[in-house]
Amino acid sequence: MPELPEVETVRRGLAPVMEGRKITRVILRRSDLRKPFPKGFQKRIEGARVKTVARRAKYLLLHLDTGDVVIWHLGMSGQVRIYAKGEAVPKPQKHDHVEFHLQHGATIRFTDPRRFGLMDLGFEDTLDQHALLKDIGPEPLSNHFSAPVLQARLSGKRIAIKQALMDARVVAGVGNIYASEALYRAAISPKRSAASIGPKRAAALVGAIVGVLSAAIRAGGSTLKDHRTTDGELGYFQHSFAVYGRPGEACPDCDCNVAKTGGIKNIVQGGRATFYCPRRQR
DNA sequence: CTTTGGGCCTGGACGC
DNA sequence: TGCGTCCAGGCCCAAA
Repeated sequence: MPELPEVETVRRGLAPVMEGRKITRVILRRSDLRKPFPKGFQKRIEGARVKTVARRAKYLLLHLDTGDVVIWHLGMSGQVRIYAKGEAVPKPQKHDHVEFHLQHGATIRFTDPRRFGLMDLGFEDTLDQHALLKDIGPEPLSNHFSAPVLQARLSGKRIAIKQALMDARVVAGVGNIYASEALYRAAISPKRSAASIGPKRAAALVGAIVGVLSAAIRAGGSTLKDHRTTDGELGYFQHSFAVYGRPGEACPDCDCNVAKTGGIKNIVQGGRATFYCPRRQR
């Protein structure tokens, strides 16, 4: 699934169920996802208590009272489902790979058809140095993210701004959908070079990124193929997309003649689809 | 150093 | 109905 709002939606579902509870049992139905589970994975987790469920970029972080941290990525197609105590847990299907059984009876199930997700272990006191996390840029919804910070991270980059926004070293958690949406909100062309973003555009972009991510979180994320909340509910922010997946349509702020202009354009950048309005975005 | 392209997987949509 | 092709929210790594 998953860009930042979808992962945050899952985090918010997991936190009240997992925090303060012991993990009584871990079931792995295969030995790897995108990469193998680390050695001793189950053993290091079982019996530990979850202190907090946090998030960094698109990674969920289960902080355990042993000092270990479960680093959990949902990949492209990962879904998390919570079954409350007493609720029937359906028989495992083909792509149900992991289960966490919790003290007091809840079950957390991870389903990931494409297996681009992963689970790893890190240590709380050196978590920032972990290979998966050490190069990740500022969290967009934290106070470490600002126009000067963004502009500095874009300076000297020869790539297009759209591709720069999807580089986790520039800003954490922005993927293909929200990169297009944020650029639309900021009225910046996705083709513009990253280095040409000055103070004014950087400020607009920061506002746009924060705005679109916050709105998406409030809506429970976006559901294209398979994102669900941990209750199995659909997120509905996809209905608020201005440009993503709407080629040929009029953008929300356009008063132009779509029959003439062709409306929202769909181009490919770095092998990924980009949607934008050439008249509104410069 | 930065940037590009291929690869990892499965499933669904589409054209014939 | 079946088959082939293309595409999909992410990320790593080798190569240029």
